[in-house]
Amino acid sequence: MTKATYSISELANEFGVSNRTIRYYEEKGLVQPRRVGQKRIYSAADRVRIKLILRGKRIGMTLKESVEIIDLYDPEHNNEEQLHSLINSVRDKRRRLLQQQQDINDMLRGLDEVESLCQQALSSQHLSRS
DNA sequence: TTTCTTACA
DNA sequence: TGTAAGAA
Repeated sequence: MTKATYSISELANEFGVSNRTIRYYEEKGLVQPRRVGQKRIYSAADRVRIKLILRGKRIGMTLKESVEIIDLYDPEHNNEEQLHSLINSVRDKRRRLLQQQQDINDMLRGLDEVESLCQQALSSQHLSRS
């Protein structure tokens, strides 16, 4: 049931971004949809790339960082040497993401603390008022 | 109607 | 990124 191709508007609507944004990503070389005349025709693979780009953006990655991750997916490199460096890249990226995850959890705990203190403050105010 | 390019805010 | 203009 997965569609084979998409128009720029279909993808823009699906991901909640403008057509302009998708064309911009192409300008940056993040996607290369095939053309039929001037019309851009996006493949399922293009759709996935855009999805990953947007996901990266959501967690604060720059377009460049997203490209790095996306490039890890396609086996463009095949000799043993490149595969080794690819593995290292993957591991390195994993470390950074885990670090981010750690930092996010820590910040979340901090927020819990602040909220808790606020709740306590409100409670005592209500008590002294009544 | 939809998409394209280009250019400017 | 949004938006506008003119073309296809």
